[in-house]
Amino acid sequence: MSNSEKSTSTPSDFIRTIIAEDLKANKNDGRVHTRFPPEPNGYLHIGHAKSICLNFGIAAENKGGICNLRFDDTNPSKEEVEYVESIKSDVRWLGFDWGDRLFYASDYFEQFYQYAVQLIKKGRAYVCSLSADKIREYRGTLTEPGKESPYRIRSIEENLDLFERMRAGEFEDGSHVLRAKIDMASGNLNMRDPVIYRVLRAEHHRTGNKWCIYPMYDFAHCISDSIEGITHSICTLEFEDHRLLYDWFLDELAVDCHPRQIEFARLNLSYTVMSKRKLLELVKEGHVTGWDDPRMPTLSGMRRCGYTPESIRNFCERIGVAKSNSMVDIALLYHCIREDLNKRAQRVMAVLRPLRVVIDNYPEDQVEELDAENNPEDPGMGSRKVPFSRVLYIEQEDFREDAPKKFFRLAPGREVRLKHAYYITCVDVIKDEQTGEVIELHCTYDPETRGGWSKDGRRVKGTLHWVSVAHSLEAEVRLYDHLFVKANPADGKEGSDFKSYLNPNSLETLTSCRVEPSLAGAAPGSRCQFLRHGYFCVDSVDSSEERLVFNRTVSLRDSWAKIEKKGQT
RNA sequence: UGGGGUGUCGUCAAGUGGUAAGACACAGGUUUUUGGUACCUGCAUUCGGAGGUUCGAAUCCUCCCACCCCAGCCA
Repeated sequence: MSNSEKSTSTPSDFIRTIIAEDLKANKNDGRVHTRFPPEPNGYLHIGHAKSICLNFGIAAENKGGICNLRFDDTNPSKEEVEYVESIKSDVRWLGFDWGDRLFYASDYFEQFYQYAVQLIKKGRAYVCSLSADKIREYRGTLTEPGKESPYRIRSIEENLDLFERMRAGEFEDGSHVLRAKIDMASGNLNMRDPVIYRVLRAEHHRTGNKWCIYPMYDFAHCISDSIEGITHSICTLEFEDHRLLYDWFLDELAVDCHPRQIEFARLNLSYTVMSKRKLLELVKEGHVTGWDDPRMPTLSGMRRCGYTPESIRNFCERIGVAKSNSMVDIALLYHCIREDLNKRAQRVMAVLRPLRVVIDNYPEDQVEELDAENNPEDPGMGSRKVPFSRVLYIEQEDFREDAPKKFFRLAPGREVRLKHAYYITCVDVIKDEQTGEVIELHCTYDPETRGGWSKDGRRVKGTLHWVSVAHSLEAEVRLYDHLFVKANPADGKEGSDFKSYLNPNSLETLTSCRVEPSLAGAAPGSRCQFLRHGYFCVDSVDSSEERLVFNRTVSLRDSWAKIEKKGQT
């Protein structure tokens, strides 16, 4: 393999290293089997994408490797079918395929029950009738050991009987729980007789009211992994001290597959939040329009914003996988989507804040169809025709009455190029008598520069985009910015709410934009580059034939803005 | 004197005893009909700190410091 190939292909990280070593040591009969196990209690976000890319990626990189999609649906009070459907479509959209391996922890409820009975019979689990408060009290603290429950000494027969009656629905919610009998003095709180079953009357989105007892995560997860023959159970850092319990259950139970749990650091992205709780709060309180608001870090939001699955996968690959808590700069995400769209997005001209320009020496009724390349990065994308006429719109910010030397755009007496069209020179400025606002420019064009080339070799520094007033289409354009003004909104001052850092300007809606006519009937979700502005996509919810609505995915890099900013300070 | 983890450039992150990869960001420059793209250059004498072992230490040892996670009948 050459160096260049090495740097672009298969990623390497501590998890892949572990798996390669296991393979080398001939563990698991050479199998590599992972799983992505979301709880269907919310929408997937880019943090999940990291996990999806890791689990499905590892499977794909290894010969015969497979990855399951498993819904961890053991808590019916928080889970809904709406979420399972969105999760399935998001994973598919990201570009991954679980084949026929779609599973639900709820499919194993009967098996979990039988394993629990097995534990009771071994004397390793008991029915505890302490209240939730008492259980907490008996658990001890981080620095003091806990106390044993008085119910810990119940006989196996009594436990078996009680547990069966729990399942039969003889007891109230919260009256009894099944607990593993481990060690109330363990320094690891997870080992202080953890609850493994609770009585809970709630309708489950798949099993309905068949059950009134539900297993807890620690009990259900390791068994689910084992049942599915998972070899490497990859999860996030906060489960590190659950690993002891994970292993304890599988060691105590008669199972023939004991997966290895490996933990990695979850993704944090600057200027946004990643916790489901916080995202739900933003949705519920109306700070965003929904889970698919283009400002949300959810996959549905990013999709609506115009992100490509490729760019997100590439991002996930670039951030790497490690164990240190970190905060990735959102600039890397922006780089990934620009890099992708630069190669594939068609260029079009759109004037966001129009300023009328009359070309005095251009014939009144004349219209020319000028050639415009669709993408300078890819000649294969061909070209299109753009109508040019006497009255045009250019961008307001492309004209300045008193322009500094470094301002390469239009100003009184200055000449610029109109992209794909002609050189024009500004000869007059019309202002509103009341406000003094510039409302129209008069220019002359040089007929010898058709297409934007001058025969005499004279050069202009600036090239502007434009549209023909008579031919352009009206459009609404939504400019999005960071949802938060603080890089880490969760890291506020004592007592401050993350929402106090919400960016009041995260959305700017422009309603009188004018776009070139080739955009008529643009398909919802389709992407393009508005020349000199950025990458945009047709909003999949609000855009229609009658009303074009575009979302800005990401702006172009803007070195002029930097120069200007520098000049101000 | 609870347990489990992590500390390498502004941000991620390689590195596993042989003399600090790469990416993003940032700063300069070249090309340019997008102030875009592409390309070039610069950007850690140093790896949380202090000792020690060694010809040689980010990598091994000792001590210290900082930060993260855990006391749901959530996952």
